[in-house]
Amino acid sequence: MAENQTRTILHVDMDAFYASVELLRRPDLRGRPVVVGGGEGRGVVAAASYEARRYGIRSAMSGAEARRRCPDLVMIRPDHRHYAEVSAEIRKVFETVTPLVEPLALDEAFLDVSGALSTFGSGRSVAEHLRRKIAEALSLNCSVGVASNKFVAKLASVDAKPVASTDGVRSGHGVVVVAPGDEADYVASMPVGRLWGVGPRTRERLAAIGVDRVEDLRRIDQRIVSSAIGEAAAAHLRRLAVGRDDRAVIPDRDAKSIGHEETFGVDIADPAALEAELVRMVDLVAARVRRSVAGARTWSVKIRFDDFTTMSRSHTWASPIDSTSVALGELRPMLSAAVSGRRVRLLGVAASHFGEPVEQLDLFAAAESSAPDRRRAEHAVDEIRGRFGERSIGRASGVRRPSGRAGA
DNA sequence: TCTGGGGTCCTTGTGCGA
DNA sequence: TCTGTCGCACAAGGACCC
Repeated sequence: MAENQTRTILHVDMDAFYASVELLRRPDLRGRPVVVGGGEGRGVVAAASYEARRYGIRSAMSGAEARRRCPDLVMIRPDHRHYAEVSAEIRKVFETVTPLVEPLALDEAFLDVSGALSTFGSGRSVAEHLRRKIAEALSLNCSVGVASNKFVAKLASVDAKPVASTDGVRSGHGVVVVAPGDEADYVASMPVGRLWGVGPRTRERLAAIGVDRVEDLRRIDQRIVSSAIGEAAAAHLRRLAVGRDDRAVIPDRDAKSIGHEETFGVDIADPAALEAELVRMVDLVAARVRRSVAGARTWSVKIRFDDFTTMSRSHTWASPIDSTSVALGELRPMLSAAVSGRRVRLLGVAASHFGEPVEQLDLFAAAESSAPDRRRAEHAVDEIRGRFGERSIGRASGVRRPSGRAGA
């Protein structure tokens, strides 16, 4: 297909995915307000069924607030492994239509179906076919946006969704198509908050310069927008404001970072306890790095204090590393210097800038074992975890008394 | 006892070598 | 030799997405 020819992009978004998957396992809960997550401690809602949304419950709302709004709410502990399995089944259905599938999350994906039009006739036909197939195979509903680019297809899928209000749940269109050439008109009257990349902060800054709707964004002097939100963001919004988006659908995009973070059920002030958590998390991330990307040059630690201020510290090696003890050698002193006695609410570890590790000189572990010995030991631990589960084995220094972590 | 977790991308400031 | 500047990499923080 020629470079400038119009493409047909689908954005498929599963309706209340986690909650719907759980309702398949628990049909007795059908018709009741159900959320996934938010269950204990400091957890928030990961997904809400449409019945729960009638009470104004939304994802990212704290569990306590959700319970306040609906005392009869059923809260289910998330089971991401299961959702990933269902998501893989959905992807198989997508791939019966096109190999150009770019997953955005477990519950949504972009599909470039330009090559399938000769078989199906139109983007709408492809969308309706997929909705039918997913419903037949998995008993799940989805909403689909069809357009000439990703951004407009995504907006259209939102407009295709069911709507929940206190009066009840109104079923959605299922499929919304924006014809080529209609993109600019389609987005014109929308609030700027619907543009990709405009969150609460940017919306506030745009409101301060008199921009509330997309059409305002078109009219205003672009230098004013640039000074309010920065050059790159302004250029990005300028394109979106006329419904333009040149990004291609890219299947199997490589991950750029691997991380793990946890909010503790109770803030931690004890340095030894905090260090034990660091060891456990670095161990966990390093194992994932070894499994999926070989090594990472940059390792960072993220700390959120009890007053919700957040700090990060990182170190970049000249070549990628994959060893827990080498990473800990840098991150441990960084953490203790950064915390210096304050109460910590959340701790996170992330690795990025991936590549193949070279043999590492491990000064910190030198006293106990040589670098090749240590690497063999770490790979052996990975193997045991692969067979018996993540919690089957760990470092003695990563063990501390039960912490009562925040529920998801 | 309001505010998760896993990510990506951008901005700003700084240090360094050419 | 000194100074300015440019490009690049890195560090830290912030905003955003689902």
